[in-house]
Amino acid sequence: MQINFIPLNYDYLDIDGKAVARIFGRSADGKRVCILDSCDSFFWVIPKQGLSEKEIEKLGEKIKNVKTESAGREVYIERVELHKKNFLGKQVKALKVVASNQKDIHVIAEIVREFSGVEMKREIDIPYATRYITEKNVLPLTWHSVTGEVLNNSSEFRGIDSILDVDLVIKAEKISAAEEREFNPKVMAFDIEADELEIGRGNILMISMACGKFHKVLTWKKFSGEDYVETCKSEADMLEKFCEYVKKEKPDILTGYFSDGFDLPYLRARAEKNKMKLELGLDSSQPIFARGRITSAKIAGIAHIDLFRFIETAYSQYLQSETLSLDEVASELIGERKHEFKSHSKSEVKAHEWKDYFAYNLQDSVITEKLFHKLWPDLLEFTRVMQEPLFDVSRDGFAQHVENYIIHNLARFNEIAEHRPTHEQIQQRRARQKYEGAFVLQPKPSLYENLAVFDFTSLYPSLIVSFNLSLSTLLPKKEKDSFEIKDVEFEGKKQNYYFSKKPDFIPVLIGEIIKKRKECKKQYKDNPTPLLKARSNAFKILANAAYGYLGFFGARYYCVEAAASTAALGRKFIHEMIDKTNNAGLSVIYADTDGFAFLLNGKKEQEVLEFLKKLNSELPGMMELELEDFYKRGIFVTKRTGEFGAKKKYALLNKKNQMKIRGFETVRRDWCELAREVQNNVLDKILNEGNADSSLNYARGIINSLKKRQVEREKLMIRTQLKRNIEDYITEGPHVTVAKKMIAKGMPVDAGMLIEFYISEGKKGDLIRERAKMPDEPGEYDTDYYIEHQIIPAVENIFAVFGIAKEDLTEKKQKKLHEF
DNA sequence: GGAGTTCGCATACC
DNA sequence: ACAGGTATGCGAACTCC
Repeated sequence: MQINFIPLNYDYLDIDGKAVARIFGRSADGKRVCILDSCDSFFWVIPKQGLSEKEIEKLGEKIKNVKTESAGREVYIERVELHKKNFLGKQVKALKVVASNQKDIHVIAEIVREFSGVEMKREIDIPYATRYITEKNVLPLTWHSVTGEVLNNSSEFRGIDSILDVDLVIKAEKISAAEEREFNPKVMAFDIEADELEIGRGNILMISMACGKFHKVLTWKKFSGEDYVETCKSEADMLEKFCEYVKKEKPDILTGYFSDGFDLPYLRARAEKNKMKLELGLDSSQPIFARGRITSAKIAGIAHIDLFRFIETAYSQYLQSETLSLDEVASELIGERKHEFKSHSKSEVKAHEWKDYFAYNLQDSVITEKLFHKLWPDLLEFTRVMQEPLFDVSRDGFAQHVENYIIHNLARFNEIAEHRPTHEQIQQRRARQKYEGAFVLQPKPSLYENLAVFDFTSLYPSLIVSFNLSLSTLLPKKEKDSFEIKDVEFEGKKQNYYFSKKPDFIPVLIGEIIKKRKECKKQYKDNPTPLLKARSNAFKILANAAYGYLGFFGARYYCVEAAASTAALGRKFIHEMIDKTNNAGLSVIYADTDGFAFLLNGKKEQEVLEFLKKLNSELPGMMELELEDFYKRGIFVTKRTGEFGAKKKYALLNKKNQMKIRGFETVRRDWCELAREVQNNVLDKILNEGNADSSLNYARGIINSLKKRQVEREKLMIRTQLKRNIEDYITEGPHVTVAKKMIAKGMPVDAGMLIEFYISEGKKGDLIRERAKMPDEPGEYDTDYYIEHQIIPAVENIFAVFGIAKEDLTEKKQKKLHEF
């Protein structure tokens, strides 16, 4: 039989001592399919340098004869092959050791390690799914043609095909790439409501599901009146029905929002309490909770995607939302909000409130499903680019993405993968001193007119490519015809580092990533599809994270020397651009890392563009400078302490009258709304009007209305994130005190929460934290605190640019303008 | 016990 | 612990007299 098939989920089973890969997915005609296949389980042994071919062959023989037992299985070596491979810039002879079983690779490697003549073992830490994908080229979310035998209760696989809830189980004979076509997965979103937030402590009151037209809320509370609500006999019955509906709807993907951390653990806990099983897997298995920094819930055959995890890592940097709550994120991305539901207590929901509660619960699933479809192009393209299973890609961080991309492309370079750092290596790396990073030019505080900003496109990645910076190209000492990176500040002294000019895999791969991104952007211009945008975005993230990866303690290809050299070259190039710009009669007023702002000094925009062309013609390799924008006005202020200009704090106004505000309190979520609003309006007026006249009156008006308590309390709430557990704080700031109060009141408080509070009046000498109150706590806000600690700090430095002092803001009598 | 300084912490920029 | 370093500025905690 031959079918076209798209892989979604990968796992493997141990059948009669052999690993069998299970690839779940859809066929082109919409059937749910499981492909059974296998690939070699192996690792590499790199013999000691200087061993003759004969001695290596002898070592191979010795390895071939390894036999032992593990977990009741016979462990043996299937075969040993000698290959010519590359490893970190060197050609090596390596032994490919094919093991009887994936699970025994570690056991065998431990034995082999002791053999004389063994220099190192590698790739024992490649997961089976990764190995299968690279070996067989069966790429996730990419269409394939599969030829094989349809299994029907086959004894060969101990009948596993008969227990799988799929339309077809195929034992693969041949799998090859097929023509690309559209794929729209069937997605079910779900959400639970419980009467206690602590996992497992309370009851699950209801479970909602949304899957296309299928909308359902399950509950065991007696209720009638809404078609979509189904009343179950008990909590246990509800859990069972949930599994049944998942089975009936046959989704490819089950999605939730924070479902790794809340919904699925809660479901598991309640299932345990009710002494029943949560049989969601296509083999009727329960979700498996993989322990990592954050636990991930995996369901056999169905891709469980926690959208919160994906948004947190891959998407949050592009969002305006100040929290990553479902409500805020959905509102920004799909323009829909959650329903409101506020009950005094979830354990005492009043009779007339249930209807709203069910509607609220359903809406959460409905918007989660919509959010999923909005993010699907990114999930799809990220998966295709990184080549890891969707489940993993949706949870991986930047470093993992980079590493996955590298590992899935090593075969082209005939390269053996470096191992993950050991615990000791990680500790050492973490303990190292910081190296010197980017250059930031201190601006002179002032209001400027007619500016432009130039930026390097992908500065760091293009430096890594242009100067071949990586672990495998780093030279122990100077060689002729190598790249010399001078004066790299690291460990307290200036050092020189040398990198080979022979291109090797990491810089080559990063070069490809930059090129591919450019191609995507170009294609997108002609044909703006969400998929092209998402693909371009995947390459952008890879390029941006590549530099951070070099200096990341958990990286296989960790290389501080390369990271520090990248930053040093970045400094060199931005300095060169600044000098050339100043020498051309333009005045650079500010710079940060890879871009700088300068005054036109009467020059025409056309002249500036020509100057840009000239700069570009003088840049080496793939380095490129571009115009970010022209600006009518820009303001730079002093630091709160001292006379010097503050870095990373400025506001610009372009020709379309759009403001670009960086670093100011306006863009910081830990300042109250009033302070942010006032500062934003002051900046707006100043940039548009070119002077501070009207904004001064405006600011004074606000201070006066605050004095008269005409400002509603809501605008004075300060929000600060609780970044850790209460007991881990050394010093107790106001938000920690408020969090303690909340705990005392029995409110749910977790690390990661935004704590909201206001500052109330108090006795003289009271600490601020002693006056911090929860939003609904009775009290009067302290007008002095808000004037002196919120409003004035937000605008003082801006007015200082115009010679207006703090006293001029608070004086009761307004001065006439000419007095300034 | 008050003034000045350092430190811890949150958040931003690139 | 889960990409890097650079930077501001608050409020608490410390130092010093």
